[in-house]
Amino acid sequence: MITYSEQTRVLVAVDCIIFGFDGEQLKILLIKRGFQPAKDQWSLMGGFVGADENLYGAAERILYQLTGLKDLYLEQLKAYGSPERDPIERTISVAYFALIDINKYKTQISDRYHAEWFLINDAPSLIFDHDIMVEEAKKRIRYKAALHPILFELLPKKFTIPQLQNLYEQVYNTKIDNRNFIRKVNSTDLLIKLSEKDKSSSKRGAFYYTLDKNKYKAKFQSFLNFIPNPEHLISM
Amino acid sequence: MITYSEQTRVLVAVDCIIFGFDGEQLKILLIKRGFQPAKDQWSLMGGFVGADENLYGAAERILYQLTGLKDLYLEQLKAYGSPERDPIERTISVAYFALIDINKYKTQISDRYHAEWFLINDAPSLIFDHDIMVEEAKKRIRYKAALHPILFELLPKKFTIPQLQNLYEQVYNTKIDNRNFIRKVNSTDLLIKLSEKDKSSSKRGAFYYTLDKNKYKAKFQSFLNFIPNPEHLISM
DNA sequence: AAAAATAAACGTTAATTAGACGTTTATTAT
DNA sequence: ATAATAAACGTCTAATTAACGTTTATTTTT
Repeated sequence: MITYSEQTRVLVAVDCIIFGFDGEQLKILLIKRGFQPAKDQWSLMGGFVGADENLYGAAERILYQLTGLKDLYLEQLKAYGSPERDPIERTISVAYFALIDINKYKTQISDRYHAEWFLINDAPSLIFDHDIMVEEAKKRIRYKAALHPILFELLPKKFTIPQLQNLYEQVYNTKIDNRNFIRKVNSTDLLIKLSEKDKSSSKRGAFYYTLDKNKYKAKFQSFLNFIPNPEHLISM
Repeated sequence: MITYSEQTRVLVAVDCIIFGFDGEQLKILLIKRGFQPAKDQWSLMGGFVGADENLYGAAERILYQLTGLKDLYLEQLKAYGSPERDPIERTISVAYFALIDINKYKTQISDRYHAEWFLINDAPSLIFDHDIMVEEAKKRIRYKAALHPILFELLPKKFTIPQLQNLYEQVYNTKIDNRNFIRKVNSTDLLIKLSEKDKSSSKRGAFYYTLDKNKYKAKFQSFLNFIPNPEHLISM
């Protein structure tokens, strides 16, 4: 019988970088740890991979435990495995990032985790290498969103073009020309215009739109261009 | 003292998808396993992560053990963690892909590994989930090479534009218009023209070029466009 | 020694796209 | 009524792209 008897086994965890948008601000969901190690410090939501779980499944479970939500946009970012990253015991962490519409999120699913949304530019510093994970996740999202329509995953069912533009402006930390932006968005043909208007943020009101799910899926891999010169904006 | 006593530990390995180019053909380096499990079958080169190694370091070591080469282009692809992926015992594998100039490679560094280069489209099927890793690595390279000059990592110090074009044609499995290709390559300003010509593949001969390392590093993150409509070619 | 063959390298053009910027419109507040 | 304002639509120029044509350097053939 063959075994790998010589080898050391290590812990494997999944950590989730959870981005959310409430229609106005881009945020990240962090937990104040009610447990050891690093009790009372802020960290990403995470957990060990169960014996019968694959990595994606573990990420889904962890996300569900915190948010009560399923079928979220969830993508593997990277595996982190520096030997000293967890001071208690060597742990490999596979980081996933998730994009969610904050309105779908109901607060305080479990009181094992005290979770809080933070503005993306005003979050506390985190344990272990979690700050690095967040930075790399931000870069990944900026990179990917420059080419593919992932940011729609952050928006509610119906949303306005100014809201969408605001989201892009926050992700890239830049001002976008609204006349060109509207034109580009419309030219993708991904949106369906509704008759209803959102009057909350202007006198004239802005029409609501909804994502055409089929076209979204079909065109997801195509290269978009909502952001001029994205390469200059990705790594900031 | 805090411990993670409840948790199961698992094996963590690194597997390398090694792409090479000999000036004419795009290849992948595989090993015929001289050891258990799956002895005598083809697989990617891999190994367990050592107690004091980080993941990237383990990948470098594994690559060095097989090829004798250091400082190669090496990038994490993804972590694979399906519970049944290794039938002997649960093992998380972190896959890395490497790009190397085959001319640098000296055969048979160690006889623990019988390694062989295979044409990218004519490789044997591999153990475990290694075929999936190779497919995903190919996609990743097609995606990345459409935007960034990574394919230069596969070329020798001096190379001709027809060679470069041939490499792109193999990666994307498509014919490229040579007049547009030359112009695009020149417009990047990444290459330095040498006075010497390669006469081996045409009567007229093609000038050798060499990569301007500084410009390469500086412009690596910019978006290139050597390939028209890459999105149609990435996932084939 | 001239002619043919051929890949390499350079050039042209038309269509499309991108980005800068101007104008109109619907609505509310004054 | 008028002013104010964000939303939405429009225009123009420059840059980029891709399709396609031409010349050139060299070797092989005659």
